[in-house]
Amino acid sequence: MSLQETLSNQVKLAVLASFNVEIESVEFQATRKEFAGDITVVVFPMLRYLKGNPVQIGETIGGYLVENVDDVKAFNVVKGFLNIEISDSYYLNFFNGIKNNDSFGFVQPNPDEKAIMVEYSSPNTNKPLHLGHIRNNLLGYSVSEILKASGKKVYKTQIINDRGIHICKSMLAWKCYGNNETPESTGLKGDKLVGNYYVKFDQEYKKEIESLVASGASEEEAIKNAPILLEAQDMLRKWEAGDEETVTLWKTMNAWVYDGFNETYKNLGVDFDTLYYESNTYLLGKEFVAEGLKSGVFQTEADGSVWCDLTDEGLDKKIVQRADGTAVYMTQDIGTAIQRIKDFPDVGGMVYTVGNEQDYHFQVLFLILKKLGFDWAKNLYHLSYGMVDLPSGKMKSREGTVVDADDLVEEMASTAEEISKELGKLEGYSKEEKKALYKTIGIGALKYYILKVDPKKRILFDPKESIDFQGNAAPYIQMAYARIQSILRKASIEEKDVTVELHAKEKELLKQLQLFPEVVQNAASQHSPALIANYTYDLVKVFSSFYQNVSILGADNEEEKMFRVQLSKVVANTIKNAFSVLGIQVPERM
RNA sequence: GGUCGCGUAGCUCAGCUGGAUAGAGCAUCUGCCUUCUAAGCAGACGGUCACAGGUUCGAAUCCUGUCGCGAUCACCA
Repeated sequence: MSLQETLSNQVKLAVLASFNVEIESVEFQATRKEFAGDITVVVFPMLRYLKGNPVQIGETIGGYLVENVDDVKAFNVVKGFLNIEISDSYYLNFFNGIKNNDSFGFVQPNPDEKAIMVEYSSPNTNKPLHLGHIRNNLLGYSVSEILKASGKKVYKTQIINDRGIHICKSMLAWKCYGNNETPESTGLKGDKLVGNYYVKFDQEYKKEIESLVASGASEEEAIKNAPILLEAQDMLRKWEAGDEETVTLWKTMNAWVYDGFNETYKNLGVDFDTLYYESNTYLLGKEFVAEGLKSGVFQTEADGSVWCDLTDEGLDKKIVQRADGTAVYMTQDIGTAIQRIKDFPDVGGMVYTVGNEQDYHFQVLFLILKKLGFDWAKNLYHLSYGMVDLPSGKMKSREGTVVDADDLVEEMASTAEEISKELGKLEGYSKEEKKALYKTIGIGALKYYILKVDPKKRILFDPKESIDFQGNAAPYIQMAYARIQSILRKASIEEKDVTVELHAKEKELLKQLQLFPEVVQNAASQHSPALIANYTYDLVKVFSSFYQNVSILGADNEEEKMFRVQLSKVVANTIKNAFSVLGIQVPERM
């Protein structure tokens, strides 16, 4: 039984014994640091059940607890707050229980429980990944890892949007202006090469619109009838008809893009267990559209288009299949979801990591899947996150106003290198070791910067203002880890239990450590890496203060020294575990 | 216009399942490297928690309204 449960029961008994009243629950909070005590019982809520002066009630309960609970050492009452002091032995017991547990805070997956599939990234294959994708990737990866750590089995996946008019645009531009360029011939990353032609298409398209308007066409007509656009649309039709030349070009260019993406994913340190391609799944949903028509979930309009009426649920009518019988986005997503459950029957729910601009889409998708009668539909979650905007506004690939993912990762590493060289603490490291370290620090800073913000909030990224390497930032936390490793290299660790009188900073650390398992569970249920990031920062802040104010290796006696070394080791391990679910590495030195 | 989200220190963010005097970092200022790594520590400065009502013993937190910002309301994805 946890301390809080014990206290809760004892407080209830105290109230029963002293006031002859049964209360249902007891409210606790951490004691504010300006008061003596470790945990605080809030007396006010009890006033609903028993009349009296909150201070006197607190005194009575406090007295009872000191009498009846071994770990309660003392108490004081301030207004309606009963502050309880807990004995050192309680904290030492806790510590001895976890100090050899390398996976402290994590829960092993329960084989009887259903797995969760997390979708993230899901890029279009016509342009390179940018900062917006980075947020998506980091969130999706981290939430997957957090869910795993909380005891769930997880499959990571994406849906690759590899077909459609946007793909044809870059294909066409390459065909017309590409001179058979390849990643090999140009030395460009495949996704960059293809992205260039996507931009090229847009430039040519705009030129054509201009000249059409100059020769008297209305702008609306020009936008619709520009020859290059018509040609792209023609290409899409050819692709759908299976035209060999078009399909070959499509395969070639997509393969270039995948090579490029894989390099970026590797750099970001994200991965997937299984992949879905839109080109494979876009026809799938239609089967279920037919089924939904039979069961009355969908209705056909006069022109043959199929709709789902959601007005009873307070939403609009939503199209699920075009008049010409082709699939829309919604059709495809219905099919993909069903396909995934078929492929992985142990999956009982899914998480979709997609920007908040698609809130409505997912609200509708989930509702439709429920109406179609899938019981897993109640376990679908849209991990909706805010956009990453620049001071100039939205990032637009076609207009070149994007922060490229690869460039940013590289810049972060070189910033880390600059700072590191200034500090000059890496004598003895080889070139390769240094390079790896710069990357660990640089990309760590980037990941932390993005993940520490509540997912649903939008991020304004100013390229002129550099990402923090100080304060509430990954390098600060990584440095604490490196410092501890340095101590561990110097000290011999004995695993035996010790009994010491706790220093205030040590007790603070133990209290903070105690919170970790609960933080992991909360982060999982709230799908929020930010909770892990902020917890880790708080832990490190306490550790840094301990480190600077209390000598570890220079402790007064061997027992204390050993305890402090052990404690530091547990802190380091907790940092490592917390950062691992954020996808951030920790360095031995820095 | 309908719907959804956001609004906390100069800036970036915590706190939001109601509880004590609203917390961090950056920036600015003051101390601290002959002691375990100064990407650090100790401290100062900085707030009408957008605004107005309401519920409550108690509201940054819950409810209603107003304002501001953003998203969305396609036979695009």
